[in-house]
Amino acid sequence: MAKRADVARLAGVAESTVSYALTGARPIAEETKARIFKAMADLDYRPNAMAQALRSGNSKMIAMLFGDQERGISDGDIEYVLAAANEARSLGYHLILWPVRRRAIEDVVIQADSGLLAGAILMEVSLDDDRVKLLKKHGIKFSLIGRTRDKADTIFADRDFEAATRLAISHLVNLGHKDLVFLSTSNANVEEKIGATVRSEKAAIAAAKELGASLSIIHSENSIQDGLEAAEEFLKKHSKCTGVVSLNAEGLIGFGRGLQRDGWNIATDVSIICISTTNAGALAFDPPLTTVTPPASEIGAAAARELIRALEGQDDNEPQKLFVGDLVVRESTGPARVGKPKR
Amino acid sequence: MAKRADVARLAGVAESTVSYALTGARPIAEETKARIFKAMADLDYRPNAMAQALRSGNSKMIAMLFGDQERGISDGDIEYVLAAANEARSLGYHLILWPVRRRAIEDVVIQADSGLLAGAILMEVSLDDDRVKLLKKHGIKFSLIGRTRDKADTIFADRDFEAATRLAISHLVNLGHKDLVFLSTSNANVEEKIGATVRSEKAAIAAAKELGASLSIIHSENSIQDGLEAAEEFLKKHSKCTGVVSLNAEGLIGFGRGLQRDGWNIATDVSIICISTTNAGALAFDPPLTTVTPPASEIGAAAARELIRALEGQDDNEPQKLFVGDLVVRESTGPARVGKPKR
DNA sequence: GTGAAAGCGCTAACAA
DNA sequence: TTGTTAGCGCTTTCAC
Repeated sequence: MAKRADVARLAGVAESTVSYALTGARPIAEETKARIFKAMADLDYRPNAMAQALRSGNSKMIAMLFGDQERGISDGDIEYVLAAANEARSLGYHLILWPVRRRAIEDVVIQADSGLLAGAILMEVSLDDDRVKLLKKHGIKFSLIGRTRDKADTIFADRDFEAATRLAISHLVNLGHKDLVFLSTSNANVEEKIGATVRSEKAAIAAAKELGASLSIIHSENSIQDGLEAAEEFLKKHSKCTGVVSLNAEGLIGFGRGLQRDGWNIATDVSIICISTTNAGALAFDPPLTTVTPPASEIGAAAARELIRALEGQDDNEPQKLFVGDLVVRESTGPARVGKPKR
Repeated sequence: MAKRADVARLAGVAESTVSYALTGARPIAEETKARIFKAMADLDYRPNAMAQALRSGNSKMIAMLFGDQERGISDGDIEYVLAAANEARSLGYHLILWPVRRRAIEDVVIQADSGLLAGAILMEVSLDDDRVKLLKKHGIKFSLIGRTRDKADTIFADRDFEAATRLAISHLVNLGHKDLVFLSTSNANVEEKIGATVRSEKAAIAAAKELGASLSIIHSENSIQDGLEAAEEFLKKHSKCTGVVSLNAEGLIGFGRGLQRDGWNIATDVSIICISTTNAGALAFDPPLTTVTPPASEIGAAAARELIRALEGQDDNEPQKLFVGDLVVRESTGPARVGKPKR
């Protein structure tokens, strides 16, 4: 592989002149520049990335810290990751996929100190995430997909759960629903609680109140089996409800199945809207789910973009950004039933 | 950040001695070694990865070339990727996630020439994949998840589709099924045909013949809607069949739904087994699907491991490896019905 | 407008 | 058993 010196020799200039021609950091005579680029083309020259990284102290590598089945891997996760990878690449950076258990973050610190990593993106952030504290302490630049309770000096891209939840609830209320259930995720592990749960629940309560609907919350782990159990709870205690908003995508599969097995017709007996499933997931549901779709690609891209901007010291940035997602009406919601479910 | 020279100074030795203490490439007096490690600990020293990469000519970076929604992103894909990332990390390498359209592979060649990439892993390999030819031509080391028709000098980890398909068919035959349908993926684009389709179809035909069952093939795009259409085709032309083997995970969702809407009971009227869905996907099906589960983690890990072995010039390797996957009997298969479906 | 040279941090050939 | 030194390929200060 040709190097700078080869190009310089062939073009009859100094090595540094080649560098300057490339960066444009100082004026070069047009004629010289042409000779240099000709030489580069002839030699099929590629700047050596590792030499640049060493010299500049910037590896242009970003670690995407991918939490290790704490909540299980959701099929939507890949969307965040791919979007971040794409955005990074289009800005000249590279995304290293880094599966890491919550407690194994020290590794990342070590690799950052070794100059391998320019920064990191964290997923599945809990409200008081120890990892965030650790990264801050070590001066490692990072951005979050999600956000912590304390937002000071933090770069993040997250869902606007308040707005998304309100959007879902008002969709149901507009259809005449007055008695609602919010199917939430588990609240077993309060310490590690993911912001999504806390924020959505609060927003659901507030929106229902404001819009004049009643709202009960059912907690369920993010699994089909637990969703089936949630359905039992619904049938026992909440069967006068006509509308369900779900934050729990996996659980909702079981939940819907539980109601259907009891003879309920989704849409006519009960309307269901989900704020946390992918479009593919919505279509796999029967009937196709009305959703407020998480804008995963936008969020992933923003997390990468804003981190990189910070790394490059740019200031035209918007380091804290929220995304709502669009209401997509499919077939699982309809006018509130009057009276008892047909079954 | 402390560097080699700092450690050397503190330990009172030459810089190279520190290097040798670290690599063990030459004997160092115990006492000297102790002093060196003490100094490293005191300084919280981390070797600089970029300097090592420049010096050694090995970036220890592997690109995972993630095909860009040609077939759509399947929720199983992340499993391959995570497993490869994990394996790479445990061998001291890093996996760069590289979303890339089939035609944009030239980028990868450029980045490999620039010393950024030590190698690459390709997914979604077609039987005569141009990308493979390009990488070979440029002398870029790679491994495949999947395999090309011409296997010479190629590192790959792939599914043993022949064995997996046979396993599925013999499961049905053992349950008394004689009339089978194979739900395949689309064969629209013959040029770019993915090995999975070709190999599974052939194997299905062979296994059915050998085991004394009849077998028809239904082609369908990998989507719910197309699966529904496949169900119509089944109801029209193949309704005497009692068993279905599917290579088409997404299509199967629609297919099953189509049969159920027509009143068929899965398991008693028709047995269904899928050889290409994740366990999560199998459980999301109603009833839970019997599967021959793709061993995605093993395949992803093997692809990374064997590539790295080749990069390091090791010879205790097994560069071409096939994985079958286990038969997991759930609730979608049962004894062949006698006579017409109950409905 | 251009060139010379030092140095990023590490490694390995050579020397002792 | 240990030290000296050149150099991986690039950037940037200093000099003209």
